[in-house]
Amino acid sequence: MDKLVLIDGNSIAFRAFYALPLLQNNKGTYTNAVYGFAMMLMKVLEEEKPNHVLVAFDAGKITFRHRDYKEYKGKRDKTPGEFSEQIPLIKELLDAFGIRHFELESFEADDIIGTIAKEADRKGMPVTIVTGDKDLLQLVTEKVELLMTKKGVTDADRYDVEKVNEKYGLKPKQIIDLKGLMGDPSDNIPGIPGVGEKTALKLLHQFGSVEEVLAHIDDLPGKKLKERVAENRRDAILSKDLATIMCDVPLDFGLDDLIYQGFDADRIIPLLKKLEFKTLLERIQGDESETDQPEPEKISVERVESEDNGKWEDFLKQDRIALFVERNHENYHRADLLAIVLSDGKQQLFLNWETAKRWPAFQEWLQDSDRKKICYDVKATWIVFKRHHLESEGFMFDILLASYLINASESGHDLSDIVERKLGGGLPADDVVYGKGAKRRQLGEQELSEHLARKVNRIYQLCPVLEKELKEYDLDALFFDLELPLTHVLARMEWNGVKVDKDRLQALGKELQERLNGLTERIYDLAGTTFNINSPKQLGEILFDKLGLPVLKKTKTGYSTSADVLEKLAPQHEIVEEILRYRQVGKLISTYVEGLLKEVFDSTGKIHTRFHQAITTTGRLSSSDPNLQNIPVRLEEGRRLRQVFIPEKPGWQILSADYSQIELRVLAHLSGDHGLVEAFQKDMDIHTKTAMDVFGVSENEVNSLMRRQAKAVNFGIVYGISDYGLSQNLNISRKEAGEFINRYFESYPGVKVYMDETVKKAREDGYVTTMFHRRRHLPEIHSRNFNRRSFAERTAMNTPIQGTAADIIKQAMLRMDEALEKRNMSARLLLQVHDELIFEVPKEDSETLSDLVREVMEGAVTLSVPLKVDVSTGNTWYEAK
DNA sequence: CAGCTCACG
DNA sequence: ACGTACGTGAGCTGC
Repeated sequence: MDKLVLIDGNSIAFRAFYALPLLQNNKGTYTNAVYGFAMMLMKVLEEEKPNHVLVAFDAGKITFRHRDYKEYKGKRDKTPGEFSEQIPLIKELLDAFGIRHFELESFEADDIIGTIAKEADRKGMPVTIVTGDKDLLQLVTEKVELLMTKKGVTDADRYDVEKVNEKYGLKPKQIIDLKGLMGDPSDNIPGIPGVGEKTALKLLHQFGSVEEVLAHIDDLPGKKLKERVAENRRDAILSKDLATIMCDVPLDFGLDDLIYQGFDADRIIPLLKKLEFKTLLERIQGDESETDQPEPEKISVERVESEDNGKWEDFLKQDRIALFVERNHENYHRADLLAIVLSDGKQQLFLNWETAKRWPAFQEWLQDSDRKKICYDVKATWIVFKRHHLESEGFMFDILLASYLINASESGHDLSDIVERKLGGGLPADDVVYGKGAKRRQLGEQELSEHLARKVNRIYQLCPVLEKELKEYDLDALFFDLELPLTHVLARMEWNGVKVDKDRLQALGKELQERLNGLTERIYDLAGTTFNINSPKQLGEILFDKLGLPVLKKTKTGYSTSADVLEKLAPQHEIVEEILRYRQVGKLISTYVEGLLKEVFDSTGKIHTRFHQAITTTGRLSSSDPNLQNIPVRLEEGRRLRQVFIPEKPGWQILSADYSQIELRVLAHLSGDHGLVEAFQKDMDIHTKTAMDVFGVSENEVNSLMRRQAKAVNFGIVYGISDYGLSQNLNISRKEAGEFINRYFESYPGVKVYMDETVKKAREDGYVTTMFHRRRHLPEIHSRNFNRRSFAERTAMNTPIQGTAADIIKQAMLRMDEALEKRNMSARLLLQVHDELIFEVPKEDSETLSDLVREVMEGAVTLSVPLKVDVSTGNTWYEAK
C-alpha cells in the first residue's frame, strides 16, 4: 500500500527551535532545531511507514502573495541567525536519510504541499501532512490527514475531516474563510478588525463562507459588527485569498520522484556524530545492531617476549612513540601496573611487567628524555613507573591535558570520550570493556592486549589532531610552557607526599568523639527522643514538626536544615545551637579524622593526595583521596587538625606562602580601574578601602560591620555579582544589596565597564579567556532561559579572574621548582591550595626559602598592580599561619 | 546514586 | 517574572 508523508519543513524546524533549549555542539554550531527536526522525522518514519516522503521549505522572502499584499508577513521579527544557520543542516540530514526536499521561488512550502497532496488525492494515495500551522487544515480530505504538532516537537494531534468538524464545526475548505474573517497577526493578514475566532466561527456556521457573509451584511447581529464588516469587505476577501493555499503550482517533479526506501545507517551515523546527537545515534545504531553487531575494527598487536625482545629495538628508535600503561585502580598511588603498550601508529607492542623488567633497551628508552613519548595522563604514568622503580622522561605530549585545555567544560576527558569527540569513535570505554562496580571482570590475555593496543593507537592518532587545535586556539604556550612542565612538578609533589602525625590525629579524634557523645546526649534530651541527627529528614521532623520552629527555607525534598537556616533559628530553641556544634564536630571526625586516617600509608606514615590538573572549568587544580585543599582553617576547633601535618624529617619546618587578595589584584589589572589600581599600589586594606568608597566615610569611620559588608561586596564582584546572591550572603534585602552594588560601581566605574565589556565579548565570541589564553566556552550565554543565561554571564565575569589567578600560581610553582633545583636546595613543595603554596624545608634554610618564595611568587607575572605574598613558618602546618 | 550539608579558596 | 552568588571533594542518608 502506497503512502505519502509531506512535511512542512520551516514550520517543524521553527517549532523545534522554540521548543528546545538552544543546544550547541562542541564546535559551537547551534543544533536544537536540527535535533528536534530529526526526532520528529524518525518518529514519523517509524509510525507512518511511508514509501513516499517530501519535505517542503519556503524559498526566499518574496512570494506571489506579496504581489497582492505588500505587507504580507510584514510584522514578523527578523528570523534569528541561530535558526537560519540550522536550515542547511536540516537539509543535509534529509540528504543523509535519502529524503527529497524542495523549495520553489516565490512560493511557500504550503503551496508545494498542497499541490502534491492534490495529485496524491487524485491518484487515491493516502497522505499525511506534518506541520505546526493550522492553515494547512484546509487541505484535509478523505484521503489527506494532517499531523499538527502540539507543545513539543514529537507530540502531535491527528486531524481528519471528522476531527476538523469536531473542533471547528467546519469543513476543511472553510478554514480559509475562517482566516479571511479573523485574519492572522503572525502573517500580518488583516481580516476584519474586532472579529476573533469566536465571532468568525459563529458567522461561518450561519452563512458558510466569506462571500455569503458579505452578501448578508444586513442580517448580521449588532450594529458595530455590521459596520466593521461593511468597511472591511475588501480586506476580508484579500485575507481569504492570502490564506488560500495554491494547489496547482508548476512543479518539475511528481509523486514518483518522492519514493523513500528507508535509510542507510552508514550515511546517517557520521552526520549524527558531527552534530553530537548521542541519543539518536544510539537509536540508529541500536536498530542496526539487531541485525549485525559491528565488529570492532581489527588491530594488530605484537606481544614482546623476554626471549626475543631484541627484534623490537629498532622500533624504539623511532621519533615519536605513544605509550600507555594500564593499571588496576584509578588511584595510581595504590595501583599496580597491568601492562605496557607502545604504538608508532602502525604497529602496537604489548609487554607485561615481567618483560619490561627484563628488557634493558626498553628501560633506557623510557628514561631517555630525548626519546619522545606521547601519553595520556603523564602524571599517573610517571608515578606508576616510579612505584615500580622505573624512571620515565621525555613526555612531549599529554592527550588528557590537551583535551582539557581545548574545552575544559566538556563532560568527559576519559580517553574513550576524547576519541569519540575527536576521531568520531572507535574505542570502547573501560566501563564497557571491563564492566563497572560488581560487574568488573578481568580480561583474557588476547582481549586485554587488543583493548590496550586500541588505546595506545588512538593516543598516537589523537596527538596531531589535538596539537592542531591547541595551535588554533592559541593555547600552545599554555600547554607546552605551563601545563605540561607543571605536570612533572605535581607528580613529584604527590610522589613525595605529606607526613602525618598519626598519633596526634588519633588523639584529636578521641577528644572530638567525646565531645560528640556529649552533644548527642544533650540533643536527645532536648528533643525528648532519640533520632538520627545526621538525617536532615529526621532532624527536620524534630525541629519543625515536633518543636514547631518556623520553616524559613525548603529544599526540593523537604525542610532545609542548612547552617544559615539554623543560625537564624538558634535564638528560639536551645537545641539548635547544639545541633550546629554537633554538625561541626561530626564533620571533623568523619571527614578529617577518619577520612585522613584511611589515607595514611602504613609503610611511610604519609599521605599522597592526587592533584587533578584536568577537572575544573577555570584552570584551578583540585585535590582528592584525600582532598588536602579543604583542611579546616576558619574555626579554631577545626584548625587544630593542621597540627597533624608535619615535615617528613626532624629538624625541618613547614613554610606557607599565600598571595594576598590575588583575585582582586587580578581584577584591578584586567579592568584597569584607577581607584582599584591605586588602592593596591598604595597597599591599602582593600576591604576597608571599599567600605570607605561604598559608604562614603573616612578610614577611621569604617566600623567592623561596614568592613564585613564591603568584603562581601568584593567577593560578589569577583563571582559575577547579583543583588540576590549578595543579599543572601549578607542577610539583607535585595534592594539594599542592589544599592551596595550600584555604589560600588559608581566608585569603581572601570570595573563596571570591564564587566560589561567582558559579557559583551563573551556573547560575540562564545567564550572568555584568561591572561594566559586559557579558554572557557560559554554556549549558554545565548540561552533564552534566564537562569542559564545569567549563570553564563556571571561565569563570564568570574572565569577570567579566577582563571588568571590560577595561571599565575601555576607559573609561580614552575619557577619555584626551577629555583630550588638551581640553588640545590633540599626544600620541597608539598601542596598548593589555590592561592597558597606549602613547602617543607630544613630549619636552617627556612629564611632563605622565605625570601626566595616571596621573590618568585611576587614576580611570577608583571601586572599593573604589585602582587603581595605573606610567608610564615612553623613546626606544623598549624603553626605556619 | 542523587540530594543535602559542609570543609576550603 | 524568572531565582543564584564562583570553583571544588567528601560523608551521610534514603530511595
